[in-house]
Amino acid sequence: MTNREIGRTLDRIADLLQIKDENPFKIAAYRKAANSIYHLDEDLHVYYQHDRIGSIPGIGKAVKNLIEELIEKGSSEYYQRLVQDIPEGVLDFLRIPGLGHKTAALIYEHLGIDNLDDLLKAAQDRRIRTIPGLGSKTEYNIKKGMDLLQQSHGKTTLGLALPLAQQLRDYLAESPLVELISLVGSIRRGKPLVGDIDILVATRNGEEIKNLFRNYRELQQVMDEGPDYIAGQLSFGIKVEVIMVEPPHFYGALAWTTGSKEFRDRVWEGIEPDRFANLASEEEVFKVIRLSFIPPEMRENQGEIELAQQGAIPRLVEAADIKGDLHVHSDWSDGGAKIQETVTQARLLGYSYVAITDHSQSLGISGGLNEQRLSQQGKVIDAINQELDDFHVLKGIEVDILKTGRLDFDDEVLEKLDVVVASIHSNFKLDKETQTDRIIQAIKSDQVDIIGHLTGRLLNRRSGYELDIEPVLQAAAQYQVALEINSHPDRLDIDEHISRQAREMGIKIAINSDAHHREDLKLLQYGILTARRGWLQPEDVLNTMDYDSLITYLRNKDLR
DNA sequence: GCCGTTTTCGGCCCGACTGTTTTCAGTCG
Repeated sequence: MTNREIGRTLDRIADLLQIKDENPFKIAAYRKAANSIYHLDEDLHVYYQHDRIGSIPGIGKAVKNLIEELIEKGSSEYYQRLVQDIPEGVLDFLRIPGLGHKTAALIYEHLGIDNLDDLLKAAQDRRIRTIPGLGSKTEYNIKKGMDLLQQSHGKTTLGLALPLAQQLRDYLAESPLVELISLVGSIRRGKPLVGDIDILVATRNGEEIKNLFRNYRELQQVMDEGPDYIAGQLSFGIKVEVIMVEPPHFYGALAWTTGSKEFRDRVWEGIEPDRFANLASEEEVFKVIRLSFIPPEMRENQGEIELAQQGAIPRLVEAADIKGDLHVHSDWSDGGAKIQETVTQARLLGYSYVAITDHSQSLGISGGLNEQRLSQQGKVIDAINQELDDFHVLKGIEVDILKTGRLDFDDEVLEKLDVVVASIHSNFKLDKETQTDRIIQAIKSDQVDIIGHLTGRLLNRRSGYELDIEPVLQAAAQYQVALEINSHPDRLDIDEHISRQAREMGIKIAINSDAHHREDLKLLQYGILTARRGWLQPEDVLNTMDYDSLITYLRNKDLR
């Protein structure tokens, strides 16, 4: 079992306990343990071998035993006992926004429903409102929520799929029979939601590769196979297909299988496949079709083919361009890492600066900082900066945009900070006009440098709030406020479309991790993929600036 | 169920909004 699967089992135990209305602190304990495991930087099996599971914060004797049982047997007796009371299908109810544990329990108890299909039927048949305490709004909410689930049906976030894909690729790559290998399809293009994982292998022995695949530890089942492919399912129900080609055809197939269907249809029309044999790189494939090289993330037929015909493909931003991270939480609010740990990690990533941007006071649950704590934190940051000569910690805040559009701190407080990220964390359901005005007000506030996760969307969970993007972008352009690409793979907000539009309007973009743990700084890779899908170049991105330029930029709003 | 620089037992748990109500329970960040 992977860390992720073990963490998910603990989360599901917490959900089951919550549906059973157990002690909330016990539930919180399971959630905390799950969270610790998600943010571990090493395989739990390694902890197990060294008997160190008990040393993980939030994991005591009971959870330690449970994890050991999961590692040894692949299942847990306690979990099995819980699902005898509450069928696992009831947990799916929780994926509907606004439907929580209490409501799930009510529906199961009164109607005996234990799967989403029957739940939808019951909502359509107006049977939900027969349950005391539930009404027509809940029925409407279920129908709407099911719509959302069905829209993204079968698709997985890149954050879940990419690590699994890379693991499988690396496993196959170890075989001497694999001459060349690459991820292809939507996952190589960096799409935020992917239907499946596609891997292309160059080999002269397809049968052996299939055997290798069948023996993969994380493979749950083989679904389908043919002479030159094999498909199966990994954990979390993620589908995977391994496509095999003879080595001379690898690069032709690589280019063919990477682009979207629309891209393929246009670029490959009427070209004989034989022309791509024996090429030495993907660049050569593009030479054959008389286009300059198009980065995988752009291959969507959205104008890039025309650019390639003119030799005008932009130089997209890449990881090496990034000089720092401008949205990072610490243990001063809801983050798990000390500022010093974040600094160490940021230096490992080759950054020269990082901004500590904890939550502001009104976000109580996240331990938001009041003015006094913020100033204390500033002193700690000063002390850390004293010790560093080639790295800078910026003083920042992720200030809440209140319901009225005002910020959670007065100007005098924000003025003293190096960087101000302003974000919405409450009142998601305001009407479009009010919500739009609210954000524009924050943009105009004179203190804000970056708007964080602009639309509030959570992939596969929640659409963004009602928002009129056009006037927001106009205001951002006019007042020279940057927009964030929040790199968390559940957000990737703003998305590639808004990014591209913003770039065309001259708005700067900050690619931020919004890290809440040390390891989360690495999530920036997903934001970079989104930026590339939005055609962003290094000069469009705020945090490609070196420290001196950045500070000059931040301190002189009128020079922007 | 976890944890301990007041504690090995007794805390841990904020606040706003929404829906279903008629004064409150559930959800969520």
